[in-house]
Amino acid sequence: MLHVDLDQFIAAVEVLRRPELAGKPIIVGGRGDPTERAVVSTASYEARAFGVGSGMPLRVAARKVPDAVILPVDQEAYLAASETVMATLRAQPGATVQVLGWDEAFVGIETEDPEAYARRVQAAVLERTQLHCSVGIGDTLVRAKVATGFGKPAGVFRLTAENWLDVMGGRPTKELWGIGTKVSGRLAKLGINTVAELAACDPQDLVPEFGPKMGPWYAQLGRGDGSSTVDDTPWVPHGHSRETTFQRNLTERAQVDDAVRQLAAHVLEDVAADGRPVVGLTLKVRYAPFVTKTHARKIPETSDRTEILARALELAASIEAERPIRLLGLRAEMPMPDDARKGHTPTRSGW
DNA sequence: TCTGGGGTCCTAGGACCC
DNA sequence: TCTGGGGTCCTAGGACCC
Repeated sequence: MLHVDLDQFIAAVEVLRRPELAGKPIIVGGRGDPTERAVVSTASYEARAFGVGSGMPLRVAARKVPDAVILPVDQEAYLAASETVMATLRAQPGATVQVLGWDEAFVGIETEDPEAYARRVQAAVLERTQLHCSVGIGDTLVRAKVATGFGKPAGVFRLTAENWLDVMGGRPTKELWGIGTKVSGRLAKLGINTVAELAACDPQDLVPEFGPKMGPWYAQLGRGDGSSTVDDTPWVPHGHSRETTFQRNLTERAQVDDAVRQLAAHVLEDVAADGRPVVGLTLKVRYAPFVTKTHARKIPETSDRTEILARALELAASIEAERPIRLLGLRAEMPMPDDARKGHTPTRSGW
């Protein structure tokens, strides 16, 4: 299968409507104001050369790149561009498309010459959208996904059981999709630092540290093994959430209740659009300087706005009033069919 | 340097039941 | 007086991804 990933997607969409920005260091984040609390969504390659990356505080990024063009996030524009890209992928002969995000998808195909097919996909996307993408070819989803990184920008790369260890074996485990800083650190304590070491370990040896599912799962990841099925069943969200970071911390109970009412209003809009009832609520609180706590409640199934708001305010009552708060989030959970959460293996982002 | 906003899934531990 | 063994459900929290 193929994994298709648009190159510097958000920055590229911005350049399309403002061609004079081509070749400049572009940083997209927050409301485009580097004096506000916000982080970088995407930086163009020119800005990345200064050491700017997504997730970095906007203030820091602006300091690193004095000449940067800093733009606000415009989700609607990216979603529209994304939909055109995905429609183009679905129009390819024999393609099964599994969308992973705004700017990436798996494409399942049967072909004798995947490189040629990948080049045709790139040409089709470029023609329809003027956007460049990189393509990974793999015999599993994991290998295809990892391969794309070696194809950037605008290239094609193939990873299979054949060359997986040659290419990935010597690299740190953190470069695998699904292993981050924490897990790579815990693996290192077990003497596992590279992908080859992870691939060679006995999956059962990881169970005491990571549990019965994640332990064997990480071992499999090291080998690049796993599913090779591209699943195009439409995605059904488990819930809807909204969160806000306050430019100034909240310190009064009344401010907190107000903020929860506003969040609830947004979430209720999402819920109304979704059409399903609500069966649970989660309130997320980030206290200053940086401690996050969550409060979750199952609630009797309801679509009644007043009822949901009342439950949200009940949850808000459990917030520690004396600590300054910098972020609040509210999430509504929807009922899921039973088979959606019974006995399946880890499927982050639908692997 | 000081950390967004939207998601997914797994695990631990307590409550409760037989 | 001390306390099994199995199960389910719920809440909180951790980790990861785009």
